[in-house]
Amino acid sequence: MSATCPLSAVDNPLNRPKTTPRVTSSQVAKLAGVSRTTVSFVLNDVPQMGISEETRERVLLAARQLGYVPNAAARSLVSGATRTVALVVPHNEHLRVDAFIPRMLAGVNETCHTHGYKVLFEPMVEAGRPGDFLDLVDSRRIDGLIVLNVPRSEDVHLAHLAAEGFPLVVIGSNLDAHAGIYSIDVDTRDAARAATHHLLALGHRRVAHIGFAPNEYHGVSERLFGYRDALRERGVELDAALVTFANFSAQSGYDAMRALLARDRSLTALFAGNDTIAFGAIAALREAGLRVPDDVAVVGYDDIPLAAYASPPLTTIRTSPYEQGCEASNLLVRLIAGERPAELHSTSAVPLIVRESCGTGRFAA
Amino acid sequence: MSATCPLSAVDNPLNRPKTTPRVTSSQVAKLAGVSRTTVSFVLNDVPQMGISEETRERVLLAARQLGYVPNAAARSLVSGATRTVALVVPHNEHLRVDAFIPRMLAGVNETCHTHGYKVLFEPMVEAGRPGDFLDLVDSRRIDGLIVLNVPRSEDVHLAHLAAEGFPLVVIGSNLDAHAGIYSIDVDTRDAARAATHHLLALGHRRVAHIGFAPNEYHGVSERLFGYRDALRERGVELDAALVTFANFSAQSGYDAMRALLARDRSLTALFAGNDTIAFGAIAALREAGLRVPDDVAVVGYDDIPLAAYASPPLTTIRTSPYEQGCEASNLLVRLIAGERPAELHSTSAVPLIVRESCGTGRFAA
DNA sequence: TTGTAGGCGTTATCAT
DNA sequence: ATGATAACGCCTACAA
Repeated sequence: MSATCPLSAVDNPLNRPKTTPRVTSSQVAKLAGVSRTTVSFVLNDVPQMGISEETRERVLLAARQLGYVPNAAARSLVSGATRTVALVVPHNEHLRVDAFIPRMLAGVNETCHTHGYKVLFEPMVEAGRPGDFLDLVDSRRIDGLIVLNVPRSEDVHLAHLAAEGFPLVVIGSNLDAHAGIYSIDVDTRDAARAATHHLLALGHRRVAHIGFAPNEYHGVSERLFGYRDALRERGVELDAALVTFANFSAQSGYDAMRALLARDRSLTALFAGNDTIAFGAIAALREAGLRVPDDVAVVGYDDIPLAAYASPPLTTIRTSPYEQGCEASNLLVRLIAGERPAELHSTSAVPLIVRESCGTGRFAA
Repeated sequence: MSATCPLSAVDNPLNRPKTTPRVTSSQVAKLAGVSRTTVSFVLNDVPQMGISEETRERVLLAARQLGYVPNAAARSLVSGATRTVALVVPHNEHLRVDAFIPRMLAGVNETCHTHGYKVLFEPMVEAGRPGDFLDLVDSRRIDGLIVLNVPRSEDVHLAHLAAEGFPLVVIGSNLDAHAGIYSIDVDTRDAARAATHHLLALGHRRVAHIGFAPNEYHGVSERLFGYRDALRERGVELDAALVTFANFSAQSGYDAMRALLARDRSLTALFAGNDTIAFGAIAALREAGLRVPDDVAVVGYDDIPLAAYASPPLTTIRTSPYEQGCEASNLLVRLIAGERPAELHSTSAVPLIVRESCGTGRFAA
């Protein structure tokens, strides 16, 4: 009631003041001179119920006059649906430092909203309790779930959900082991291979790689596999001193690059695990007196909106997270509607976008 | 039921298959051999109700065995609270192209979750209907609202909400006209003034400005005011040919810079409305054969995570959206709890972070 | 064509 | 200390 409220009261929902009363369907019924049933029928457009056009109009008018909006809780209590979905991501922090998740969220949000779904944005490890997001489904707060980059530890929970038939779409994880989980993915390994080959074809032999996160992440290990594939295919020996791991942010990319440089100044190219890290790495290179692309060629990953506007413009892999988010959402909406498409997994190829950060080749290695 | 479902069924919530049944409090009561009332008491830790320790244990055990989670809809139907808040932003697209909103969302999300609130991310103009987000409060889907960069057209709705006592916090808008709206803000005008002064002090006289959005945005006009303040204070005449407006993205900044250059090549400095636009502008400058900072000095706005890693590192205003999001959320949680702090408006100063994009001065204008 | 009544899963007010 | 019982607001057979 006042600023002197004890702070302990803040988180107790029972302490909240009675909110402004809202209009209920009974009031609409009364004003229109009909029963609640009739109100429900016309407002929900129930067909074949034989509501006279005149009654219809009267109800609609009454509802409009009163500014009636159905109570969502009541509605979902009886219908079992909430018209809400959740996008679960590994960690809230990623939203802050990298551009991948925001773009994916934008796609999910856009698509879900056009289908009438609200979206809840859920970090997976907020208070540290794993599987916490399951409460959302257990408490029936959501009709469906999109999960990005599942850590291995959550696999079993998701498999369980999917087995129950709960609408679930997973993005960017390899869950083949657990059949029955719908997934949207990108051929990461092949893209990483292409990125590395691009560097190799330009004449580079000392090609470094910075993982965008710890190697436990599926996307990180896949990139590493692709990197190795390319090296092997070109007969270039893998040098462990040339690979290291960062942690999403530009700062971590900067640090990783410095570590790499301290270890081995012979590198002439870098395949960065994501563009943000590439930015950090390029800053470290510049600081070390190395020019991009003249001294070191760099290819990134993701094609974030700023990649094309970097100095030099960044050659990178275009992962289109927005589109992935849209695709996942469209699939989710169908699952919620009860469809069960035959195709469980969708994997798309992602193109290499060549700009200027790799220069035109080095033939004097 | 199958992939052959007509697509028209997709968006009809009534078509959804019965979901997996969840356990209810009755089942817990039966297993524990008590009434639903008792279950409710122990699960909600209602004090002074005199539940024996033994009964308590039994109920808790039963609940755990059954994996009982209270139904959120039922709970909010009776309690009136949803433990959900919404963050409303002007347009979904902004999430995609600029780094400000994601960081703010991260702050809101972090803080709200620690207080037990889920957060709904709502674009304001999704399907084009203005004031759409009001349905969230009318249908009682949320307990509180944070609104970023309100367009003027929505002012009246928000004032109405606030007058009703609905928990509402506004960020980045000047709503003084409507007393009673809690707001978190930053001294944009003064920051813009400082940014421009920085350039002026370095000896620049032909200082351009690119608004980050159309001038209807509060933040855009405030920056423009600050820019003019500085010019006036230094006795530099405002040249309309040196100011233009972009639209959040780097691409729009690039386009704006090209337009500026086409109009007037005498400019030697740029104050960009946000960092993303600064990136685009710098790319355009480089493409035009102009070097930063040697030929043109640039100062940005926001201090996005990549600003420090740009080439050259960007001098900018640090707006700390994450922290703003946290602050707004903390305030909102208090409002939901019924507190009404005396302080309606909070305005903080935002510092200029000097890096290398302005060089060390130009004394031969 | 419209009204009655029961139920969705909780919480909360009573008695006991 | 516990258990009926009545809301909460809506949907939907079924009856009229």
